[in-house]
Order: sequence, then C-alpha cells, then structure tokens
Amino acid sequence: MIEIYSQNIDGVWFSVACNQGQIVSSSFGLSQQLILGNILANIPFNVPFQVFHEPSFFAKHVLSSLKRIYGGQNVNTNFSLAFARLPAYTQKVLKATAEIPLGYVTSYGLIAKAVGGGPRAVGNVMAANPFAPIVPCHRVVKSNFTIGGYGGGLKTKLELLCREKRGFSNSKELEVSGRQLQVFPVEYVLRNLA
DNA sequence: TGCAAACCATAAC
DNA sequence: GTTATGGTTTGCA
Repeated sequence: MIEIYSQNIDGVWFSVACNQGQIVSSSFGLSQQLILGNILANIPFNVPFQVFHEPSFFAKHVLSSLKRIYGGQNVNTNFSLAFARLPAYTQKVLKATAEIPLGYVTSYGLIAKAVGGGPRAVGNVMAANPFAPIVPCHRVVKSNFTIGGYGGGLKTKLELLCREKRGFSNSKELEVSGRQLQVFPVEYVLRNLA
C-alpha cells in the first residue's frame, strides 16, 4: 500500500508518497491540487494507494525535510528512493543529479557527458523528476549559466538557487559513475541576471 | 545576437 | 516499429 501525505507549511504545499519507508515520489508547490497530480502521475498503476490527512512519523520527517530543502538549508537527503521501476538511463541521470552539492550547479550537457546520452535527454529526465526537490533538479542549468527551465516555474527555481547561495568561488570536480562531473558555484548563475 | 541543425532517451501512437 | 517531443548545445552568419 502506497501512502500519500501532503501538508502546507508556511504557505507552500509539500507532498510525499511512500511505501514501507521508501519514497515513491515527492513534490512541492503553491497548489495542493497540482502537486497531488504530480504525485499520482508518478506512482505505479498496479499498487493500491491511500491519501492520509495526518502524517505518519516517517512522513512528518520527510515533509519537514522537503520544507528545509525548499528553504535552502543543508539537509541530509539520504532517503531510500524508489528507483527500480524507472528506466535505467533515467536512474543514472537522477543519481548523478543527486550528487550535486548545495551551493553548486552544473549543466545538462555536462551531466550528459558524465552518464552518456545527450543534453536534451537529460532535460527530459529533469522535467519528469519524480523526487523533487530531494533530487535537486533545480541545480541543473544551461551551459551558458542562464537558468534553463523548471517544472515548478522559473521563479521558483531562481528563488531556490538564491537561498542556496553559499559564497563558493571555485568550481570543483565530482566523481559520478566512474567519470568526472564538474560543478560550479551557484553564484555563476545569479551574477548574470540583471 | 539569432537561427538551424545535431542531439538522444522516452512516451505515445 | 515509428514518430513526436523537449528544462540543450554548438556552429555559423
């Protein structure tokens, strides 16, 4: 049984679907209806689900983590995510994205170089990210450090990145599935907006 | 700058 | 199988 919880914290809706301690999907946004739609679209069709009003202990923990991620705080996102039902390539891209640290961004193209495939394919995975904002797809931008797109709206993406600003000044290299992935301070994005 | 072409995994048909 | 679809990138005028 998949359990679905949603909660409004300080004017923003957060929602999570979980199954025995594993997160099947998560989402956030201004409209409860919209994010519930996201959640429902991402749960498998052959598993029964139920929507709860009172969060369980685990759900409470997840929801408050979502809220803290939304607030730009450093959060341990070591949750067990339901990757298994996703296509192999999608898993690789999401896992690479999950490695991008707070305060940094990278580009669609660089992720593509690290995990294979092309930039547009990476963009497609981002657009369908079932685990927002746990898998920080908002930290992926265009190669020229303009913002790119975002499911929850560009304004939201920008606000998230602003709150994640940590004053780093140098790029750095991550190791992702055996290859290097370069990440850059989020300031690179924020600086070229007027 | 702006436009066209190459790009590549998915989902839908 | 085939096609349509992007949260892209690069090259060239």
